[in-house]
Amino acid sequence: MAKDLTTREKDYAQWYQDLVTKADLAEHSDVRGCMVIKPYGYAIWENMRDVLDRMFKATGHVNAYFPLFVPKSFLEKEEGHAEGFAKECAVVTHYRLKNDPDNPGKLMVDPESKLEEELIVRPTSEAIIWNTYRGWIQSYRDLPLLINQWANVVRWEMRTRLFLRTTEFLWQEGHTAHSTKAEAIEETERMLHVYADFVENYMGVPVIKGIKTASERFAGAEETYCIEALMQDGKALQAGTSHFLGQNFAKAFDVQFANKEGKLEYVWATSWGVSTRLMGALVMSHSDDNGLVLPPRLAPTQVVIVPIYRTDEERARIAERVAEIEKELAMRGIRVKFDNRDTHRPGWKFAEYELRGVPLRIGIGPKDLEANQVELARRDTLTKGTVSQIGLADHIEKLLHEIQHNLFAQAEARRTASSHYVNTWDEFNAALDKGGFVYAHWDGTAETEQKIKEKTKATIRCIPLNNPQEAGQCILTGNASVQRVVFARAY
RNA sequence: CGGGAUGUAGCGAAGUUGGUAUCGCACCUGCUUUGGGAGCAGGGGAUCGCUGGUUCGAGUCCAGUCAUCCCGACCA
Repeated sequence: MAKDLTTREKDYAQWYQDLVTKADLAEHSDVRGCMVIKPYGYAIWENMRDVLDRMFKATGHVNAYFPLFVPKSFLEKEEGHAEGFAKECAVVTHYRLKNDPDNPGKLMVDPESKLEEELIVRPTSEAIIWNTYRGWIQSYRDLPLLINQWANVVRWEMRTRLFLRTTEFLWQEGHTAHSTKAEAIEETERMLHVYADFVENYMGVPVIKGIKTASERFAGAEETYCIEALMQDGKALQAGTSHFLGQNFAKAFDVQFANKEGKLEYVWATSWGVSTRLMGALVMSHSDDNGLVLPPRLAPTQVVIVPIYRTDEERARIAERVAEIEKELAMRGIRVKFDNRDTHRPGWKFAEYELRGVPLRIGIGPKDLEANQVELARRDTLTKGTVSQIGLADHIEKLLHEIQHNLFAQAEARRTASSHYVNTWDEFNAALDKGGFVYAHWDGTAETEQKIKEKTKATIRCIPLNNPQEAGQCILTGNASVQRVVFARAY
């Protein structure tokens, strides 16, 4: 076990906190509920962002940037939207400070600088964007409008946790406008599949694709699609959402277009987003009591090379050989780092890179130079052995693929083992206590959903897409049901 | 916002009936080390969250205040 790292078994929440800070991903700032994302954590986020950005562009989207501030009157235009976010908004009321005459050296808000209309720090950007779109859309020829924004948003949450829920967080939000309902729904679903593709194939985290129940829906949406992942402690995490907004925002902001017949119609909308919360999902899906375990496709460093030497002469000889290995790996696009620092000993470096989740580690010393071999250690399985320097780059390339697949396979196996199909209330409670996804019948009413939540703290994570239809009885009321839905306790 | 707890060096902690602050990690210097978080020796670093009060004297007692964490309700 890594030094000073709480084990998962002892205290999963503490393990997560320890890991995020000790692996140097992020730390609490001195600002309430806000974190500092440190360079190593930010490097992982940058990799995520870059991959997603390519995927968005490959599906026809372009990036733009909208204001941080939303005038209050914009936010209140879409009623459901306003209600949903009103309780967690940071509000700017003044624009100036001045020296406090009663407290030398202190500043105070200048009461004369009160804003005529308050500005809301965006909790999400539908309002400001749809207000802008009114000026951009006149004709069916202006559609579809496929725009994404990388931004920070603020939601004044009561309680925060690094990456999973912070007052300010980074995300992307796509906001698209379409001429037909069918096309907007198609877009909503397309982006859900993009998210699922990313989370499964890059992060190595299996997800359930589904739709939210009415009570879990995004404020202002007609339908919310989501991907749901399962963490190692058996709790679910919503990893991304894609919303079909209908004509709600077009009507609220009066965005109409002339169709081919010259008649005015309201525009159809979607919005979709993933956030730095994905960092939390990444950590909680694969990591162990020795530290972080990163999937090769997102790891800032995929292979680290640690030299082992006694003399300067040995160190120089190793560096010479390592330069060749580095070159061969770099030619294959593998992100490699040679840690030739003389300020830390090899054992220290081994532990450090393990904690940081670097997928592969090469150890190379005098006896390896002699035998034309290296020591190769895998982070995911914690196994190591000696391999020949001949064909090393090929071997490593294959291993990185294997590790990527292995992480997904392990996560999927865990999820399968933690997926329970139950038919009675007792079975339902027993399954929830074991943790995981619980597939159970529900009578389809919000009242029942609410009662189950109050009794068990479990929520309906989603109704899976292409959900098998099957007659059954609601676990709480016994009323007729046509399908199972996915329950879980969630983050 | 309700319930509970905690603020002492960069981090984690100790500090007795009130007497001017201690330990571990980290940091700096030197030597020996280097194939799983090195050893020894020496060294630097704290107006004890903040404000006020009691006292000859406050980390310690009292009052106020701010902040953070945990458990709830809310949530990407």
